[in-house]
Amino acid sequence: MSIKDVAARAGVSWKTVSNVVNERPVVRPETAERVRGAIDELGYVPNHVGRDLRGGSTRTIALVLPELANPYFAILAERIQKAAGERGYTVSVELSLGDREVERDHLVGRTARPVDAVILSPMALEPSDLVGLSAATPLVLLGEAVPAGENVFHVAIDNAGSAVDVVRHLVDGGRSRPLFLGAEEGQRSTGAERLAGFRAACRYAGIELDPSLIRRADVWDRATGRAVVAEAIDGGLAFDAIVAANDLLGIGALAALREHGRAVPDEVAVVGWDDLPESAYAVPSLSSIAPDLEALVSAALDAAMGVMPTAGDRVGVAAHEIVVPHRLQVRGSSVSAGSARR
Amino acid sequence: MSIKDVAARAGVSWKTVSNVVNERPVVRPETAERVRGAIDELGYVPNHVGRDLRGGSTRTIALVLPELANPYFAILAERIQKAAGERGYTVSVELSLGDREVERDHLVGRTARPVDAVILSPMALEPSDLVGLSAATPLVLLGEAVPAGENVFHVAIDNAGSAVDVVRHLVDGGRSRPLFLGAEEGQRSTGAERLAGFRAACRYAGIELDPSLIRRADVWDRATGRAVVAEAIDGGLAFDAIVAANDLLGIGALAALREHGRAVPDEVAVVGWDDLPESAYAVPSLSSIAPDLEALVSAALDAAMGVMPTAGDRVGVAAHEIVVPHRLQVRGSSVSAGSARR
DNA sequence: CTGAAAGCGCTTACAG
DNA sequence: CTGAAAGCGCTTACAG
Repeated sequence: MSIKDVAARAGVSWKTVSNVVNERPVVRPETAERVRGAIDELGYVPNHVGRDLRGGSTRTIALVLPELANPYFAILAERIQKAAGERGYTVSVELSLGDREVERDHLVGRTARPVDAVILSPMALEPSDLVGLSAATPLVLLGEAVPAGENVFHVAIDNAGSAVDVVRHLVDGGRSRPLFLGAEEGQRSTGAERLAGFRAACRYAGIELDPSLIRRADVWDRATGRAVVAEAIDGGLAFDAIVAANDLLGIGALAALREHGRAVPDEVAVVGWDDLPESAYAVPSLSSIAPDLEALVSAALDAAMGVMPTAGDRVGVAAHEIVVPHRLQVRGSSVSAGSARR
Repeated sequence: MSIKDVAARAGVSWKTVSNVVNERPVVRPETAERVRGAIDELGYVPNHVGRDLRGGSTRTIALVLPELANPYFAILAERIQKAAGERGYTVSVELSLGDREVERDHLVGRTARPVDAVILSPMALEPSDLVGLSAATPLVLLGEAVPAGENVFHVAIDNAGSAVDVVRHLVDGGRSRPLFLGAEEGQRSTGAERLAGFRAACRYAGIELDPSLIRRADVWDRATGRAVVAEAIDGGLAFDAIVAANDLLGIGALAALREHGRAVPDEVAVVGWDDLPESAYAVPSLSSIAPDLEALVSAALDAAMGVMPTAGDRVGVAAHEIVVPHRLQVRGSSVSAGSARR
């Protein structure tokens, strides 16, 4: 079942079928109609492999994510795939599983099948992998800031700024000893930026940060959040709030606090990032920084498809930095039921 | 950068490069070594599009799922992708978003790019879509049973049997008015099979089932679970247990019970299916039927790759039915803290 | 507006 | 063991 069968059926050359399929306005309407009829009758679907091999646009975008077990990535994948589909694009979801080599291969387009663009959420990349990077095909980095070059974009919320919002909310609620859960080394990783905003806001608020209040988390999942907080409590550390670098860590923190008899939010407030659906069902429900996913998805796709994003973009020296809005979704984990506070 | 560049570099014909890449044992070891050297130096990655077009194996499997927002599917996708990668296969994750047409296209291979096999978790398929189905390429149906034909496989847990396990557990705990949440019409859908097992076990236990205890859920998510249970409570319905057709519904049920002041598990026990990671963090933690995901993944891949699954398979009249083990993970939502009952 | 030719990168027979 | 040819389905120039 190929373009030739359709051509034979419609009584035209296969080139004409190609023109109809690609909606090129060079075919006489009645001919086009006849061709479309033949396509329907035969149930013909154009074989993209032919196009792909020929070169030119594949209408496919690779989406490279560390994992899908974190619902944030799963939901992101679903929304990007849906939005891309509406624009006539196919998304190929690739899992890096935190393998630097895999991420690097996608970064430089060393892959077995061609794509028009790559949207990559880095996890294991080293800064050196990004130095002097300039892509033949659009490359959109999510989450990690990058001193990027030609054709390289960066789409994310203002991580440091959102951390400031979290600290302000906690300070407004009377908290004075916040623990940061999910600290990361490095300059530009998500964890490092959230921590930097946290530190700055604490300093502004006159909070002195005991180094033991800054805790790393090897993996940003529920079990690690629970273990790190349990360890902090068992170690006798005093704190009245937890700023968790993502909601999964925050949900783990809630479990540890519950198991150790610490009342949330009365004794300890908890706030996370991502605003996962399950966070609204946590007990107590988890306050969280909610990225504007719709804006994030459309900015990433605009950049990937070569449409310069207009609203809210900030073009840096060499890189295209797109900052997506966020808001703090306040829930029961950071505000007492009786309180009427924002 | 193509096979020809590598051939030139290594001083052999490109056919020889192809033989090395495909590990055909017809190349002299020293020649192969030289070719591999050239491949590394040039950073050559074989272009799969050439292979795909040529016909023969693509080493790619399409995984068609309704969505990724349900963590069960997200985790399944991740595990299938990981396991397939270890076997040298690529997985292409496609979202049907509950669109019958999309599911049907994949069912009959009417897609833009060829794959070696399709693993499909149906959501919107009608029974008539499956009648007389026989696939040119292996087709693995997950979740829905199917009266299938040549090259069509079915991999799932024993849905009815697992529902019996749930009811037995509840009856052992002294429950006598269980509500079923997530009832479905039809003969062979997941919801229908779980409901059938539920009904049978209740009858065996001498429990009379008021029809109002059988509740539908249009979508199997948290919000719907919450809404349906809230409605049941508001309607004055009496029940002492909820059998939720999946964990998301169960988590929604827990929220509704909490909001209505019903103690879990003392007044109402709750059990779900899927054993999501978040279920262990629910409050109280949610009891659930845990499918053996490792067995499910490897059975699905075996079938997709044309390896006849051996362990635990049951070959039906025309169809290949593979039944995967499950177990009931008992947690706080169905057993009082003090109780030592299984 | 339509037709005939060339070529994308690869693999599969077929010769040597 | 290695080489030269054909062809997978499509699109891109190039003629008519």
